[in-house]
Amino acid sequence: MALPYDPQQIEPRWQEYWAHEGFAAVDTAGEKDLYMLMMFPYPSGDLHVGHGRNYILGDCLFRMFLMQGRKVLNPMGWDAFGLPAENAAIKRNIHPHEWTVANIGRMKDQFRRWGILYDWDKEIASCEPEYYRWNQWLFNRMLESGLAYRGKSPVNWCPSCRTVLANEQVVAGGCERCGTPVEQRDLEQWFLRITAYADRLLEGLDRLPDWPEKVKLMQRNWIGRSEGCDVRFAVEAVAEPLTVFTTRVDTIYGATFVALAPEHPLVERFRATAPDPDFGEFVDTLKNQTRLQRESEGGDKAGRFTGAYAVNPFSGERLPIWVANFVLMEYGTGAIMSVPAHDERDFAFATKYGLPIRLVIAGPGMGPDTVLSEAYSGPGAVVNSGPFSGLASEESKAAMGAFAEERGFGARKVRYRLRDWLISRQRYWGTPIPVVYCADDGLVPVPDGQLPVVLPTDIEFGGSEGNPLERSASFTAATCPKCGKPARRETDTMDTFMDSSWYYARFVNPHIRDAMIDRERVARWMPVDLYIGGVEHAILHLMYARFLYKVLHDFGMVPGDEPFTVLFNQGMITAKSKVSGKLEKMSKSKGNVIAPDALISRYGADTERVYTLFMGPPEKEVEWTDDGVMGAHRFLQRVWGLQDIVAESADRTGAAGATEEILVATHRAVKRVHDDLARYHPNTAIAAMMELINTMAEQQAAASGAALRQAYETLLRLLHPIAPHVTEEIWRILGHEGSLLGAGWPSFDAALLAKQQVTLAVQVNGKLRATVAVEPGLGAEAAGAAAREAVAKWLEGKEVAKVVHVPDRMVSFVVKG
RNA sequence: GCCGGAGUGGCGGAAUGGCAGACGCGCGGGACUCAAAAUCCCGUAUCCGCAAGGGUGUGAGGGUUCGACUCCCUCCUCCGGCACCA
Repeated sequence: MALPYDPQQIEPRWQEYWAHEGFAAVDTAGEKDLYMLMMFPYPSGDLHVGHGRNYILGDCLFRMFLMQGRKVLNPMGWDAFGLPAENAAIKRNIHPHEWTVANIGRMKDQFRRWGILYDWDKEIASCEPEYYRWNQWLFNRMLESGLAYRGKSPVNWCPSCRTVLANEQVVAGGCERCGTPVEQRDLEQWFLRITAYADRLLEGLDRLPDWPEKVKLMQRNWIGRSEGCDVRFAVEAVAEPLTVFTTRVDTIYGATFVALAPEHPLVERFRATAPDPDFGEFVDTLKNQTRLQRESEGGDKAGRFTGAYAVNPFSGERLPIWVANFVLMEYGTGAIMSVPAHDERDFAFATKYGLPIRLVIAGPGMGPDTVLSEAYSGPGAVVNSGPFSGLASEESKAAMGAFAEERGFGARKVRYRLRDWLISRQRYWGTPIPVVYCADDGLVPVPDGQLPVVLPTDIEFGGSEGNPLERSASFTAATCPKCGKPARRETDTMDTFMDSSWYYARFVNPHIRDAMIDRERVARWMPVDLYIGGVEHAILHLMYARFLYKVLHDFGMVPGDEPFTVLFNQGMITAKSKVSGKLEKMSKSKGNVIAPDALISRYGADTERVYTLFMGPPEKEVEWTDDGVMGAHRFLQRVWGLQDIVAESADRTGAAGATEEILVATHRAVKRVHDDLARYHPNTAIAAMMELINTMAEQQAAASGAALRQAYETLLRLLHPIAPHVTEEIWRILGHEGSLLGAGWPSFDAALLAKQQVTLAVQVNGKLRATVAVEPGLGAEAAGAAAREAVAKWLEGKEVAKVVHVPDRMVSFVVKG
């Protein structure tokens, strides 16, 4: 009898062995084979079973690749800058660096206990100067090429995190991190010109067939390209014209007013002359609203007449100019032409304020005089539009655009929803922006030779408001690199998404000191072949990374211009929230965190791995249940127990039928596990292995010892990527030397599987009436005959009109009468 | 509101247009045991039937097809994204 299955005793030993033998180490000086990567985590400290899903899936695939003899780069590092460290510093008076390093230690230990292998020689942490100096170096290059700039504009300010945020980091009007409603502030800040890459970011998506459609769609929507036309309207009594952006020039004869965003510069001209006494107050109220407040008004339209008129350049018509709450300064020109008949918002506004509604596009069943009860925004025939009447709306768009260009009062124009990436942060724990301000020379970049600009350590956290860097005399006091006089150092740090936008290229040769990346090696090892991470990064991280990779490409530093060939998004693991009672993502505040420690000490890491991979397809969201863990553990117990069966049967010749059945079941399992893992479905791969052990259990008394042993050893190899510790242990007990990682990946005999008997389904008029077991590869006639016999009673006295035969699958009779 | 994705036993989930419910959990019954746990065996969509067998069944309704969980149309529900983007 084998000893009882005792994961506590087995697992630490193998973890030590793998680390010692260096299975994950790969020399990138050699040729590339495969580069796989998990999104590097923020070192928050404790990992729960939900985090485990990502890493366990990655490790499963990694081990399979290793067994297949592939040379795989599979590194791990830390997205180590960010607010939690700084908040911990404020709260508990620990330096962020110390806090971060301690957390990294805990997380590495957790990875080890999960049995997860990485090439730790390539570990990087973005908070170390050796790493972030290259953020600064890249920033200098972008500054030189005009891709980084300092600009003043209304920006999102989170009063709780006390910093500005990029657009991508504002979710439903609140801060992505803490949910606090963001305020708009006019500040001078650092931006990266991602909008210059908008079209290339869109076009690149078409070359990523192995990314989830969902992610590509989200990015397309975020970039929000729209083709339209800028049209200039003359304004009565004002010298300069007013430019509006529209995607529907074809409706311009239907414009009955013009609307301005409250922030539009022209609005101030009319403050004194507008007819409504509360005009100024109205404008000020709108300007002071947070984005959230404006959105919370739920689409209610409000506006005021400015008292001024604009002239429609097409018709010469005078149109009243209004200020309206639904016009956004951030998009287009901050001014629109309003066509109530063909735009829902304009219709609502016109109805509320009694402005005219004029039909200019006649949709199906409409004529020039149709009275609308709601806006019609579809295509149709152009009517009431002077010389353009009679055209189709699409033709008219082109014709009117060309006309405006000829006459010089308009131009066709492409606009984007995407804004430039605001990278300034008024926080300590990030990469210092390498710039100084000199009284004589103004803004001066810190020369490459003086990098890195290192974060000071003489910092007092907590207490007073604002960025602690501003209070560090040693940091702010700088020397102007141009004139040598005293200067003030920039205290803003970079958005941490900067760090994660290029780390994958650094991993190829992470410790070089004289360059950001090793161009020669990166040319061979990039792009990442398989990138695994959560869908929450669909826009933020993945769009910034694509952007910076294109920039690196333009600088001649990397080979292609897309960094990740295959993207795999794993779903969340949820559990019942103690607060809401609903299924939610695990988090401390919801009291639904399952820590792996107790689980591992009770059942072992292999059990957690099996359960995590068995719960469902990894891209789907799944609920964690304790009963399911038991099932996984029972499976491993059964695998362990098969040792006895194999030992007892060692010398038995066995019955031919049972032996054949074991053999076929083994090959079938190999094929299924192989196919299922290749499509990232370990759940069905595990099911296939369960079927194999069920067959082994059924045939254990009758099959030959050799076949049982062969089946068992094959199973161990198939199972190793999923449950590495227990399989290594049994492999040794069976008398093998070394590791399963070097034991090869099993192959299957396709010919053997192909010659097995098949079961034909036999249908009569589409209903299943019988099944027949036949030899594979049977022709239509022979299969038809066998099937006819099986369903004779259903065919009796009827005329067979048609027979459909799908080889090795089914025969279908269509009968009459 | 717009754009995606998903609805299959008591539960998690399987099924290149070809035997719906693999595999697991749970449950019921049995074996072992003084007993329990563990383990093992049998059963488990639903309705009629002692059974053999048959009817029904993949959110609802229609359609294409010899044949639909799978493809098309309409609708419902849930989840996710965007949300006055002109």
